[in-house]
Amino acid sequence: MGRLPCCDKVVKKGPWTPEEDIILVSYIQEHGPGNWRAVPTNTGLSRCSKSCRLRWTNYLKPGIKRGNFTKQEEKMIIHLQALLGNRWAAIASYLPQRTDNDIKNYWNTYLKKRLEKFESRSEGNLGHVYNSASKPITRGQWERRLQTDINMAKKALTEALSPKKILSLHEPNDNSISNYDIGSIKPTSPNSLCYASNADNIARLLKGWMKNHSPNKASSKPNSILSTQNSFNNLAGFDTASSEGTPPSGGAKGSVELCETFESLFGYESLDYSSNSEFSQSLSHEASTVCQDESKPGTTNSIAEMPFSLLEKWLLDDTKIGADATLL
DNA sequence: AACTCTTTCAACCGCCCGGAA
DNA sequence: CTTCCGGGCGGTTGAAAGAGT
Repeated sequence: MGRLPCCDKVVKKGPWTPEEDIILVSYIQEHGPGNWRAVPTNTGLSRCSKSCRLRWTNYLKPGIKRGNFTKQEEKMIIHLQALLGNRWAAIASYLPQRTDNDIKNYWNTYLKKRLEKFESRSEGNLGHVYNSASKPITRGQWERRLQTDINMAKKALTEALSPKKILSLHEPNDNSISNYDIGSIKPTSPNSLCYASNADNIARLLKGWMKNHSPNKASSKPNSILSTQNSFNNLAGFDTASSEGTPPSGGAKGSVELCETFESLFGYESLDYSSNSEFSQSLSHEASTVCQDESKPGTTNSIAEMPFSLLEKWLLDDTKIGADATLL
């Protein structure tokens, strides 16, 4: 049985124009996201509902940060990818300002290649720890690992719930891109000027669009556009610019050698999730979701509250765990 | 300046899942 | 219980821009 197309009418494909963006944003401002099926009909956009949703979630939604991944974000992506595999949505949930698509692109275009280079250089001795790029962790592996490490997770839960730990997790930090030095690595993309938010994105689009459009044309959607102008201001309330923190040095104590090698590759120090408030805030929520989803009924979701230093250690002990898993 | 190769990333495609009917 | 539908996800594509010659 073939699946019906998500939209019955002929839909436009390809890049979104500023006009379309404005219409979509304006509509969502008014009605809120959701009921995507109705969006093309109600807005008159010749786009399929999926396309509208995607455009909103990946580009127009407030608070989205684009380009210029920070050191901290990069570390998180690498670790989470190793932990979760190519589950970009889950990974993105740890980086609230990033979309799964953005992370996926960043991984595929840059991090993966970098890791592959690293692997080939290390000839499988160290590189295999992070080789999930070529061999993503399967769901079964993930579950086995979860069970294998359940005791550690329980212990970690206790630790994580201690007030002292929680306080330390929420300490602000300074993470400027200027500190970002991954050897010869260039910024994510030549044209990925760090868009602070979607408001900026749209503002840029608008700027160019206004140049090329007469007022008459612009006024063909008077209400939408006027209200959108105001909407942008509201949307711009999300000030996401340069708010990331630089991780203080420190990080995991275990697997020092591995970390050092890895760090030398990426030019930064071992991951210290305790310094990342965003991460720590989202960790309990999302990790519990992930773990509830992924773990078998008998397992606990204690990992949800696990301090990431432990997860990291666990991750870095992959060799051992991998060997354990094969025995199961 | 012109051409080719490489890289980036926005967007599409198809599958899957959960909820409603 | 089954079917349908909307939404979400991950893999992939291809246009555009940059880099190299």
